[in-house]
Amino acid sequence: MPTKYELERSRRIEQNKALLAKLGVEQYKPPKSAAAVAAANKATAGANGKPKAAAGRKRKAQVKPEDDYSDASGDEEEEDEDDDDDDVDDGKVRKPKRKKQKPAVDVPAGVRRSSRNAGRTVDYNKERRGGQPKPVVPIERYAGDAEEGGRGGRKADRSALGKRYGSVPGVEVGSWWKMRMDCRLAGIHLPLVAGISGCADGAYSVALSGGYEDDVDLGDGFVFTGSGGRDLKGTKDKPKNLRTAPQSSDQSFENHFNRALKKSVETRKPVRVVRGYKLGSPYAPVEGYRYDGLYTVEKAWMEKGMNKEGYLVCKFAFKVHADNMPSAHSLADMVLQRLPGQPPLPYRDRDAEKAEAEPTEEKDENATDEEESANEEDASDDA
DNA sequence: CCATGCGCTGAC
DNA sequence: GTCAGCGCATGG
Repeated sequence: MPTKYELERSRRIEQNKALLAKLGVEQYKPPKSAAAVAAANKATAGANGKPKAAAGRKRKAQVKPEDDYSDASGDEEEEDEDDDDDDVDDGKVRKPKRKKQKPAVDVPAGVRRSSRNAGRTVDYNKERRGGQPKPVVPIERYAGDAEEGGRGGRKADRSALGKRYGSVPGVEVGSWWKMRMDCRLAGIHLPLVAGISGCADGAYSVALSGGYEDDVDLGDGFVFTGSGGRDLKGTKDKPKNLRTAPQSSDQSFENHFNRALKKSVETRKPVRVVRGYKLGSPYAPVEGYRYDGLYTVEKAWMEKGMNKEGYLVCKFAFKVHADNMPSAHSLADMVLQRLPGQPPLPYRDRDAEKAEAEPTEEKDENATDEEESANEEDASDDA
């Protein structure tokens, strides 16, 4: 029998779903299982000759710079940012003016930051089985990793591109990164911990990483909880320095980030959305952080949060942006055309995943060229 | 300067 | 698997 808490949670979820429905957001759910979609993609690849795989780091920018959402607010020019002069020239990006920007690559001696140590080896085959897009941003070592002789692996820093509204030139919807720092360097979502990025004029991006039980994710729209109201300091006698903590007071729109999101409701400017692996939703990536394109913030309000004391939280309803709506295309488009830069929103059918866990045969995905595809390791399965 | 933040890591 | 606690970037 469900506990009282669970009942309340369900009630809120239904409530939020109803709200999203009123905003025109329908649950996005591909009629086929992820495996079927993957298979269809394979077929498509055969038909088209070759799957359009991102060619590693050198791939050309396929997303039109700016104006991807020109209709959004009528005001075309994105002002600020001397824009084009520091245009992304694919491989090389001019150093940001603020040279202090060095990517946090300095790893204290003795501390190794290899994926091996992280205990989370990336299993690309698994990613594909789950219908996940291949990483268009290669997973690289942090410069400073002793084994590679230091700065050899330094990544381009495009974070300067993040303080703008809309898409980031050269970053396709569906791109994903293993860590927040990489997401930052790509210019998609700058904060390394915070879930909201923005300024007084509106929000640039948000990261969905779970953390709020009553958040709802329907794919083409979702309800997002604001930030603040947490006691990050611990107690007096036991001072902490936490990045996250339970709700301990009301949130409010005084909060800088909540305010930014509220402002976005007025401006209608698109907000970049990143889904993290910790998000408990069918649309959450298996691993890392995935850029899911542009959404608009349709509504902002306050309500009691799912915390014992009933502290107020700020809530926001997001709806996928028309120009970037992955599921706006018919399934046929989705699996037969794989529109460049607008892949379908990945959907995890956990039941199918489980069924597929039985390794009947190596479902050799579309053999997308790519260097790291040489991952002969078989799925050791998750934890 | 101070305060904040839906990460990340090594240690169990 | 869980847990504690830190750098860093950002904004005021």
